[in-house]
Amino acid sequence: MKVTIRDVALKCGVSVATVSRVINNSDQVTDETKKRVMKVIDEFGFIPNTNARGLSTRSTNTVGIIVPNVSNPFFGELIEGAERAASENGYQIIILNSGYNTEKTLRDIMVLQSRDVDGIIMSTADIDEKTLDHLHENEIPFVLMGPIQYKYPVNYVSVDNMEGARMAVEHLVKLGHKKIAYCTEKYDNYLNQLRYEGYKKAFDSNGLEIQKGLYLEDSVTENVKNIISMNKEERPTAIFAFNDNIALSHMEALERNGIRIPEDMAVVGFDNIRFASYFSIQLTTIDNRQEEFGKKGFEILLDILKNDGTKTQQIVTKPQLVVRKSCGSK
Amino acid sequence: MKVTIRDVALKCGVSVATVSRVINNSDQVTDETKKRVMKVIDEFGFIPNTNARGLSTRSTNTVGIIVPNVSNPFFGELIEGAERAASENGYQIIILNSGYNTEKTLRDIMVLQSRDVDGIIMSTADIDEKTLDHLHENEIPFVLMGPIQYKYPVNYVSVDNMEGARMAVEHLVKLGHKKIAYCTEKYDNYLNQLRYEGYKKAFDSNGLEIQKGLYLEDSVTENVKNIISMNKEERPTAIFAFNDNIALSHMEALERNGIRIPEDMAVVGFDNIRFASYFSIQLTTIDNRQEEFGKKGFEILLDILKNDGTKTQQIVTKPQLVVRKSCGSK
DNA sequence: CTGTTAGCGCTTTCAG
DNA sequence: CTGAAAGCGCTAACAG
Repeated sequence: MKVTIRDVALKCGVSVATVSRVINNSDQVTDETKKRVMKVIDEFGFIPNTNARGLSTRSTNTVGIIVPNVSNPFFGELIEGAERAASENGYQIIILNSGYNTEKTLRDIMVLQSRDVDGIIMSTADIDEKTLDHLHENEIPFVLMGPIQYKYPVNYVSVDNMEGARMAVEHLVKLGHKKIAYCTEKYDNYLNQLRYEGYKKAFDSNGLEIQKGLYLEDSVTENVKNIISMNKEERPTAIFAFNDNIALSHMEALERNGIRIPEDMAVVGFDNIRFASYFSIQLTTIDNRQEEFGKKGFEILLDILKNDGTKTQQIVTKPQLVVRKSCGSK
Repeated sequence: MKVTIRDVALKCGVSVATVSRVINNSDQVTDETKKRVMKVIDEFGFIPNTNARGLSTRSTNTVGIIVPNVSNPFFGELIEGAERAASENGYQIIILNSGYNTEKTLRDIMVLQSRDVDGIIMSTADIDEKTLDHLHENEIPFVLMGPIQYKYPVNYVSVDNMEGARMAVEHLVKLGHKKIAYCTEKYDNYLNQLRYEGYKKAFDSNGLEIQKGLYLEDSVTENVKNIISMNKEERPTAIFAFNDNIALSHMEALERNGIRIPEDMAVVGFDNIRFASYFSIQLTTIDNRQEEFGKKGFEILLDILKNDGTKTQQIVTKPQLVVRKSCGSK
């Protein structure tokens, strides 16, 4: 049977209160009794029950983290960063997989609430107004990974997406490209909006016009079919992809159709996922360090928790262009 | 303030017991009162507290899952499978990242214990005798993902690693290779042992001798340096890698050194991670479906939980060879 | 069908 | 410095 605080109290001939004090490192216990209690705790292999503890303290030293897809390394890194930071601060994390489903996300939040988590870290990818409202109404401390628009200010950490996209496209322009496609996959969200803004900015600031028909938001297959069907005049010489995953699939499909990268088509992505640096891929991209963001996100949350954080924090980091071979430079 | 079962009881003019019955779907409540209570629950946005519930039922409907590295998609898939199966059965999972550290793994188990999880699913990669003993002594229901040797029988699900390795190497032999290196990275564990056995078996059954100096267990850089330094006589014409990750890094390092794949060197991996199928990689490998295993693992655990599972279950699936281009066949 | 009551394991006043 | 006792939110007999 499981050993409880009462068991060790009995064995030691002290009260449960005293045992509680020693496991909580209270200094109002004689070193002598402390030692005696510790010995029994060890001997019994006693592990204080976090749930019971949480019930009485209303704090579980646990934060929840919700991501759309754990098996996507992009989010894996986010989790890793958050987990490490949490662990270093004596916090544990509960990870939930929302599957890019806003309904599931809301349910996940409730699950987390029902477990008395102290706060929540979540990706912006699967969140909507309703969820935000719920968070707000229930006064749940949370921080978002990614940019967001909401009627109230919200804590978040994110790379400057617009600027990142601008830099990526600017890089292509500097290499002489004028017909640059924007490839995405039905991401009708704020993030896509921001990156598209950056894309446009690069054109504007270089006195260039965006050519018609180069905003491609179909499936990869469709997009590539589309590109191939264009004649030399229309066909883009470069692609800026919404993210690395999309860049990679386009590269794959293009090469299958005999279009060489970077000779026939320059490609730039966004995120700098690990595989982007793989030798036969060498994708030029914008760094978007999720691991660091996970860490930062937890730190903000911790700050809120400790200091009744009234002021919201919004951290936007400067993007970094990582030049590799897929854009043909160097 | 948070709303509790008492709040809704008061509001409804019923006892907490009745509310409890309603949220637990007991059929000993009039439809009428049930409806009335439900309405208030909704109105108040009442979410039953899982921890408190667990405290009194001694069951949290939660299972823990411990993997070495969440940001590795291999484990990500495992988690995904387990999470889905759990979720379908009304269970939640707590994911812990052990970082390939057996000490941390043991601590993680205690964390899970302190949270009253009903059982644990864990990867075999970061587990040792001491941990197994702890699990056993504390009578924690658990199932392992991967093969294991232990003094008592243990629940696990795994692909047949020996047979998988044998098939992989056999495939190379059939393609005419006689000098086949076994590349690994200081994995002095049971898993490596099994796969190495399979490697040997393939040689034996084909009446071939294993050449000396082809068991490479250094870093990738060292291994490749080693290979390059060999003269034509000694140099292997093919590599069987302990897993896909190792296969990929070797491929990368080899190509950097001007050795073409598969022309100059055939490569076969193990695991069939998602990226193995990527067009410019096309790694021949052994399928090792983690997602399915995660699901299966949860099901076994559930069976144990529901049926006081006295008999241990060991599921070993038949491996499948996935032929792509890296071995030069077809 | 419903209410009362005694815990689940732990923390936290309040006394002493 | 230590103990007794109330209570965290919920469930589960036991009565009625």
